[in-house]
Order: sequence, then C-alpha cells, then structure tokens
Amino acid sequence: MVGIREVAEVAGVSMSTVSQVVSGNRPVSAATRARVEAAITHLGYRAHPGASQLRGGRTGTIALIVPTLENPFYPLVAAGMQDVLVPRDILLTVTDASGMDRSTNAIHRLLSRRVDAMVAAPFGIPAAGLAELHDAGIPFVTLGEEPPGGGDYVHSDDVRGARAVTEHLIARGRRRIAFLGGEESVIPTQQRLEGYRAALQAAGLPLRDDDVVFTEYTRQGGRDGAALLLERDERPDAIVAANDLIAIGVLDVTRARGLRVPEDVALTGYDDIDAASLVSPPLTTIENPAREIGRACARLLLERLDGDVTEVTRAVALSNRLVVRDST
Amino acid sequence: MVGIREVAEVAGVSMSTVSQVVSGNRPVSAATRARVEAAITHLGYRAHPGASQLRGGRTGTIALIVPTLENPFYPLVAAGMQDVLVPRDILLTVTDASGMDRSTNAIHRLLSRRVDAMVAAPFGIPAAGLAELHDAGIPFVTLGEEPPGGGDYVHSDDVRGARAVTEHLIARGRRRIAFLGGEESVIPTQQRLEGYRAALQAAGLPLRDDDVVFTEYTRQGGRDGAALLLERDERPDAIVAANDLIAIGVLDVTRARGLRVPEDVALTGYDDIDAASLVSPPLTTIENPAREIGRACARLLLERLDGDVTEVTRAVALSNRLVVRDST
DNA sequence: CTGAAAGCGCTTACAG
DNA sequence: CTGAAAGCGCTTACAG
Repeated sequence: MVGIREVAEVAGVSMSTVSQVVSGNRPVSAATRARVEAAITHLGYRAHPGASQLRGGRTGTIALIVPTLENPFYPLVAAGMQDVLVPRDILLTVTDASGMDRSTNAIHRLLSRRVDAMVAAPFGIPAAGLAELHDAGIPFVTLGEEPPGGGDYVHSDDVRGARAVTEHLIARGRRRIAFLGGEESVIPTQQRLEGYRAALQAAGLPLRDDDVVFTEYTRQGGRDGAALLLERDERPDAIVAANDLIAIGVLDVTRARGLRVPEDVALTGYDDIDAASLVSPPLTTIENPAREIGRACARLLLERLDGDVTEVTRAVALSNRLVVRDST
Repeated sequence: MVGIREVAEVAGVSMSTVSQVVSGNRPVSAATRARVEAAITHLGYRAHPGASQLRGGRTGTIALIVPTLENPFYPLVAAGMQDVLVPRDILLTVTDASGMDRSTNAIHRLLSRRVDAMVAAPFGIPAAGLAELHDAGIPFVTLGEEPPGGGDYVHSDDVRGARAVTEHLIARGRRRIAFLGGEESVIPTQQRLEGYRAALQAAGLPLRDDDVVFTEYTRQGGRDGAALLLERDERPDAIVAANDLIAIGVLDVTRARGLRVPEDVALTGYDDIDAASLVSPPLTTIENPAREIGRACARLLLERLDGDVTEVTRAVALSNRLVVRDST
C-alpha cells in the first residue's frame, strides 16, 4: 500500500507537509501543494482511515437506528441523511434494531465502534440504552419525540397533521370518527390522538373513549384494530389510522367484510408511503416528509460536531400536508 | 478514555495479555482471563477500532450500494445482510447511489474508507467503477447477474420463476400469453423471457415474436408496454410482466380501458413487493426473497474474508415461489 | 502461558 | 511556510 511516506518521497517534502495538504489544517505554499497533489494522484494515495482516526479522534461515521427496515419510511430517512452526509464524506451505517433482542445492544455496539454521532427512533429503546448514549457524550438526535433528559429531535407536526385529516373527514360529513392508533405509549401516537381530539372538539363532536383503539404500527395491527372497531353495532363512519400500514390493514378487513370505502366507512392514513397511493381505494393521508426529516437530523448532528451549538435541546418541526385521495 | 493500558494495570498483567483475552488470538490461562475480564467490566473498557484497524488491517465494515432506497426491495436486502453481519459484529454501510452522478464515486469513496467487502447492484455501474473494485482486491458480490470479468453473485432462479408463473396461466386456460419485459439487455429480463418461452413450448403453444415487448422496470414502463399490447385486434388473454411495478402499470391501463382483470386479461408480476398484494386486484406473482438474497450476499462475503474460498466465481441461486392472487 | 518492544500510518505540537 | 519527532491504542512477532 502507498502511504504518506511514499507520497512525501515522490514530492520531495516531509510527511507533515503531505498531511497538511490532505487535511488543509495549515497553510502550504502553492508550489509545494501542487507537487504533493501530483504525487498523490500519481501514486493513487488514499489516507488510511484507521490511522487518522487514531490520531484525529473521529471515525467519520454516523449511525442511524431504526425499528425496522420493512417500513419504507425509514429507508427514506436514511436517504435524506445521506443527502447531507455524502458531501461531507461521512459514512452512514444503518441498523435495523428489530432483530436484536433489545436496541440497547445496537447502541452499545455502535458506541464500541466509536461512531461520531447517532440518530435513533426512540420507540422501544429502553432507558438503559438512552442512558448509555448520554454517557458516551456523542451528539445524537431522536426521531419523533424529545429524548428523556433532553436533546435534539426532529419531528413533523403530528398534532397539526392529525387535526387536518380529521377536519377533512368532518368536512366530508362524517360524524362518528374513530381513531386507530399504534402503540399508545409513543409520542407520535399521543400527538396524533391529540390532533384528532382537537378537531372533534372544535367541531362540537363528542369524544367517545371506545372510539379510540390502540394497536401496533403494522398492517396486522390495522387488521386487529379494525376487527374491533367494525364489529360493533354502532360502527364508526370513518377511521383515522395513525399510519398508512395500519390503514392498509383496515382495508383488508373492510374488503373481507364487504364494506365499501369510503361509502360505508371513510379511511385515512398517515405518512404517505408509496403503498398509500397503490391500494384500492388509494388513501387520503398526511405526507410525512421522511427524506426531509433525514436531512434535518444530519444537519443537527453536523452542527453539534462542528461545535457551534450550546443549547441542550433543539427541536425541528417539519410541516406536513394533507393528500386527498379516494378513501374519503 | 480507558485503554488497554489501564485494564492491564488493574488486572496486573501486560498489555499483550489483555489484547489476547479480547481477541482470543492465543491461549490465556483461566485465572488470568478471569482477572482481565473483571477489569474490563469494571473499567468499562472498549477497544479503539482505529487502533485495531491500524494493526489488524480490517475495518469491520461492509458496504452495500443500491440504485435507490426508494425501491423497497433494497432495504430488505440490507436487512438480510444485517441478519448475518450483526452476530459477527460487522458494521453495514448502505449507499444510495442514485444521488451521485455516477456510482463510481460511491465505489471510490467506500474504497477510501477501506471497507472490507462490498455488495453492489451492477445495473448502471460503469465499467470503470467495477474495474476499480476489482483492482482493490476486496471481496465483492453483485446482485442479480455475474459481474463482467467474473465474481460471486446472488440471484433468484429467474428462469424457473417465470416458467412457473407462465405454467400457472396455461393451467388457468390461457392460450395467448404475452411477455412484457423490462430492459432487454439485463440478465433478469433474458432469464424471465427464457422461462416464459420454456413454459409455452412445453405446453405446445406457439411462440410469437410480437407477443414479446420490452420496456422499463417501472410503473410507467408497464403503462407504455400495456398500451402496445392491448390495442391490438388480437389481444393477448394474459400478460406475464417482468416485475410488479410493470404489472401495476398494466393495471393502470386496463382500468382506464375498462378491461377486467383477470376476466378479459390475466396478469402476473414478479418480485412480490408489498404493493403486489395491495393493488386491486392483488397480483399473482413470484416471491423474490429479498431478505434471503441479502443473507446469501453476506455469507459469500464472509467466506471470502475468512479465506476458505478459491473459486473465482460462485453463483447462489435462491428458489422463489409462486404466489397466486386474484389477478389470474 | 506470559511479557517487553516494535511498529501500523497518520496528526500535531514543537522548532525553526 | 516547512521539517523532525513524539505518540495515538492497539497487535504481533520475538523471547522466555
């Protein structure tokens, strides 16, 4: 392998000078620089990341931990992060935490690898994992909710989105609107529920406890929840699902029962994943800007890494918008 | 930071011994091992990856380059790779090459980072990129087709899959079956066409040139191809689409023309992406095991890295299976 | 089974 | 603006 030494020899300068040219950490005369650069090109020199890391401290790697890679929302977050990271020549490593017994393992593993920073969806990350992250003292951003103890986070305005979608149903004449959430404990569920409630309240519609059902953020979760909601005597005339996958599960049930959407029951999703426009009928939903969210995460991290941030917590709220399709 | 030196002090042994305990590269007495392990736990020691890398040579990182993260097939490949890589404590870095002018940049960048191995979808990777990869001498695997010049690759058995889906249509009584392929030049297209032909031939059905149309592997490609096939006087009574996205494009056209699927024309896809079961009618298709493909890629790489492989080229063909739904 | 020492390829004070 | 030298935290021959 060709190293800094070979380059220095060919260029007729010291190893320090080669290092300065590569890193730009101190001024080098134009003539010297040109000679060094010529030698680098000629020899095909590539810095050894391990060596730089050992001295410089940083690995140039940022990690993303997601609950699952099967929900297409998360790969898009990864793509957004890359939009920002690639120009800075930072590597992104993505971990699907669903396979590991506990995401704590993922955090631990990534910390051992000395990643420079991390973004994680906090859902299901046990407190111990978050604590370890805190102790490590590296910049990190959470997705969707503020980490306990404070820290940067990025979310789209869930209260507003859920409110918009519910108001849309009310405007369409629906009166008995149910809410089908994912896991009750996570903040996005709570905020979407809050938006739903706010819309009903503003319209003077009653809030009924049994119109709110919690399940999982999956297609199967949607099936389970829909089974509950739709077997009642007094069926809702609309369902606000907390994400598209849940809504798609609801469609499975309406189809099986011969219910027409939207005639018998109107339905809305959340996120606007590709599938939302492919199902039949295509879903009215809230566009959740996954890629933008990824970009924002990466930017927050980079600012911390660049050291010009003093605030403990910064929140980035991205706006979302209603996409009306045939399911309402 | 606590390093090997601190651990050695606390355990009352030399730094070498600590290193041996951590790496397992040479036998250590049980008593010593226990003392060292206690010290490691007590101090919370984590090896510095940069230092190990500088000596040991490997970064413990494997890269995956995909044409896009927006096609849900690829994130699943990534998830499959992780299934295999995580237990070996190897990091996966995923690059979406769509953003970069040329994937060559991605390859170059990853090589600079000294990733230990790489898997890439060869579609659209220019020869220069592949050549650089070859020169780097690191193990790599391609997706779907053999890399020019030879090397490991993983694909599902496309001939067999396409044959199965075509035989299924014949069994359903279809006689005039068209093939709607993606780009003619890529191997998967050629193999799926071969399977389709084999099925017709075995059934004694004629092969007509004008029943074979090539387009792009996209929804729009499907629309374009369907427009050609369905405007003829003698319409086919079935269409074998070379992937699900194409089939979904066909559905757009049948819907617009008031043709019923499967009554007027039966339709099959390929891949079984989520959307295949979401469209109406849901598609009969061939399940292309993305996650399994990812696992196989990782295993091939690991075997090379472990050094017990001498063959230049190894091909892994994964079996796929017919999924029958309402479109046939 | 264990230790002392060299060295992996860089970066960064320290000098000039 | 440039160079010589120390050292980052490990691993691995080399000895014993």
